[in-house]
Amino acid sequence: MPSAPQHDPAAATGPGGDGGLGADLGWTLGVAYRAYVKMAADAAAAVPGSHRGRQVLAAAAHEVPGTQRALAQRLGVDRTAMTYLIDDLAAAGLVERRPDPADRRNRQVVATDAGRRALEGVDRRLRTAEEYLLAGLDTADRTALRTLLRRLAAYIDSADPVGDACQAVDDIEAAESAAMRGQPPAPG
Amino acid sequence: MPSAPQHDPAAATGPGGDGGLGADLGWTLGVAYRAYVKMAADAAAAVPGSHRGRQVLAAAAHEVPGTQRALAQRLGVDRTAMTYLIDDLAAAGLVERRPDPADRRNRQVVATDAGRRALEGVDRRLRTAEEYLLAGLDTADRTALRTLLRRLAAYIDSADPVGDACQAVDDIEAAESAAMRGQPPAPG
DNA sequence: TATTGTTATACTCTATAACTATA
DNA sequence: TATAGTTATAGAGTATAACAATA
Repeated sequence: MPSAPQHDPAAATGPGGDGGLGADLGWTLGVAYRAYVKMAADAAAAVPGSHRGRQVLAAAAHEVPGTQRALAQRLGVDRTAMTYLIDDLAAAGLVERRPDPADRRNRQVVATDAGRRALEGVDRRLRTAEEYLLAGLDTADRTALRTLLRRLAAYIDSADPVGDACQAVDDIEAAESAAMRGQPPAPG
Repeated sequence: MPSAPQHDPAAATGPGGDGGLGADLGWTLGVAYRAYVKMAADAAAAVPGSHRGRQVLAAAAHEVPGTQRALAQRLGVDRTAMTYLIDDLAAAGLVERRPDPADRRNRQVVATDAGRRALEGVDRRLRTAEEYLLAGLDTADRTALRTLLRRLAAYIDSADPVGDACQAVDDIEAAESAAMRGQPPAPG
C-alpha cells in the first residue's frame, strides 16, 4: 500500500486545478472514454457485443485462457454478463468454450479461426479510428498517452488502489467529523 | 478535418501493439474510467447523482451558465437525465434554476452557497482520492497524464473526431467490399 | 462448504416520445 | 416552425438470487 501521496499545490480550487470541467480528471476521462466507446462500437460492428465483445474476442485470441470470471473482472462486467457475451460470440462462431482438464468447473474461452479473422478486420478498422480520435495530439504525445494509460491500467488492475482511495476518503470524513464534534456545527 | 494520420508500425498485431489487453487503448481507458467512477462515487457521496452530480455542481459553481442541454451534451448524458440530476441537486439545495432574461426558454443552473460549500468538501476528498488512484505513476507522469487527457478531451469536445473516425471506418469497409467484389469470396 | 458457470428475475439507468412554453 | 425543458413511458443494460456441477 502506497503512502499518502502529496497534493499538487496547483490543485487548490478543484480537483483539476481550476474549478472548470476542462481540467477535471473525471471529465477528461469521461470524454475520452465515451468517445472511444462510440468509435469502437462502430469499428467493431461485425462482432456481437460491440466493443466489449471485441475485447473478449481479443482476450480469447491472444491471452492465455483463464476462467470466465477472471476475464469478466478484468473487463469490468458481471460474470452473468460475460456468459451472455460469450454466448453471442460462440453463436457467431467466433469463440469456443473448452473444458479445462485441470478443473472441470472452468470453461476456457478460445477464439476460432473465424474469430481470429474477424478480429483482424476489426482491429484494422480500430487502429485507423483510434488515430483519428487522437489526432489532436502529435505523434510523441499519442505515444506518451498510450504508455501512461497502459502503466496506469496495469497498476490499477494489479494493486486495486480504489480501495486505498476510498479508505483515504473515509479517513478524511472521520477526521472532519471529529473536528466537527470539537466545535459547534455550522448554522444552516 | 484532419488528414488521415499515419499508423504506428509497432501496432501490427492489435490496436495496442501486441494482441493482449494490457496495451489495448480501450481496455486501459476502461480500467482507468471505471476505477475513477468508483472512487469518485465514494468521494462524492454527499452529493446527489454521484460523480455526475458533482460534475453538474462543479459546472454550476465555476462555469458560466449555459443551457441545460449544452451541459448535458458536455457531460455525455441525455437532456432528460440532466433534468433529473438538476432536480435532485436543487431538492438538496445545492443548485438553483434561474430564468435566462435573454431567452426565457432557458434555465441557468447556478450553485447556491450550500452547494459551493458541499463542492468544496467533496473536491477535497476527490483530490486525495485521485492521487491514490494515480499512485502507480510518479509525480511527473501524473502531471503528464493529466495534461495529455486535458488536451485530448478539449480536442474531442471541440472537434468531435468521432465522426471522422466512423467515416474512416466506413471508407475501409467500402474499400474492402470493393476488393471483395473483384475476387471470389473466401470460403466459409 | 466453496467456487464456476448458467439461468431466471428484478432493478437501474438510459433513451424515446409526447407535451408545454417560449422564440 | 423550431427549440428548451419537462414528464411519462418503454427499452437496454445491469445486478441479484437461485440452481447445477465440480472441487
